[in-house]
Amino acid sequence: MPTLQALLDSAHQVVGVFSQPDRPKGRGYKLVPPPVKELAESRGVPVYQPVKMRDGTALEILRQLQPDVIVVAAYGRILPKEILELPKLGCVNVHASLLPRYRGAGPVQWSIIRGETVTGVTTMLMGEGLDTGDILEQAQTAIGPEETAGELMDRLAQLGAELLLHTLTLLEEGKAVRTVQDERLASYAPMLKKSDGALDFSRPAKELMDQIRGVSPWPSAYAYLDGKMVKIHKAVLLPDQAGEPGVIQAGKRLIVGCAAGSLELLEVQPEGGKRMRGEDFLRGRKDGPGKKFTSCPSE
RNA sequence: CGCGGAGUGGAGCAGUUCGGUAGCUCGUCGGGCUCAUAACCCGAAGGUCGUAGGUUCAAAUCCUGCCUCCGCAA
Repeated sequence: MPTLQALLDSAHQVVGVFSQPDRPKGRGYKLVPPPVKELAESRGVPVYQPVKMRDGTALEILRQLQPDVIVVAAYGRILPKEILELPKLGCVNVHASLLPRYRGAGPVQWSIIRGETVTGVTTMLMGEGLDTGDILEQAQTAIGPEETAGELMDRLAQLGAELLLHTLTLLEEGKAVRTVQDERLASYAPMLKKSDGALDFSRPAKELMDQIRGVSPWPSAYAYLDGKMVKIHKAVLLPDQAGEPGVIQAGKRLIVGCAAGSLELLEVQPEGGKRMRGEDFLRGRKDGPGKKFTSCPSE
């Protein structure tokens, strides 16, 4: 989104936008157009939403558009070789990690889950593999100790958009420098699954904290209490407070023991309910303290 | 018509099965205790029980429509 916004606001001419097809979303399967489509249309840029990239129609459209360069950001599709070779300046991709680390669809989330303190964005020329192309430029940024994947993603999108404009300028002027990725440093960050949000309180508090931040706002961290799911949106680390793993400690605040230290759950969401503060969650449940959070509903 | 949960003073909940005086833990306000306090004690205010109908002597509770919020799934 910010990438497209930045391109539209820049001196570059956007001749066409490709987007994922409208998808059924939310309760009741309503068909919702991607936000990118709406933005592009509001600026009068033609939007194409091919179901398949390989059946030739996409290639035909691109031939007619004759782009100097193709920019890909968070598209989630593999482009066939013919398309990659079509524009004279190549296909540029913006990726939200410091490549070659964290290749794949979930770089921001996994950077946080793994406890990284620094990340960044990379612009690259797209090659055949997944995020394996030659690096053009990179920009770094620190990850805040409380920052969630959603927040970091917003920042990196902004950063990536700025970097992209700079990279495009270099390409136009022929000053771009290509750097081959060092395969020995490569790592892979797949898209998160629902189950990546499951909390195991027998693990160290610090790691759980990183996990909670990394899976926020999607798929969101969760655990089970009395067989019902409770989402954990926000927590704070209490490194010096010991407690039995998963057990709610006595007191007004919602504090749960972990392997090393404890976590205070600040913002939770019971099944069928709204988000609420941890204290409020406890208030309506007099028998709360002493109960145990588990990682599956039947324990 | 994809499946399911939930709407009760300002917050979180109980009460609904089996209709019969609106309850709990907090918060707020007032007073007290204390060197002092987010601690403790006493007291008070604050609710069309989401909404519109229906059944009934009597509905938060049973029946029907509607609104709103949320989870799953995608």
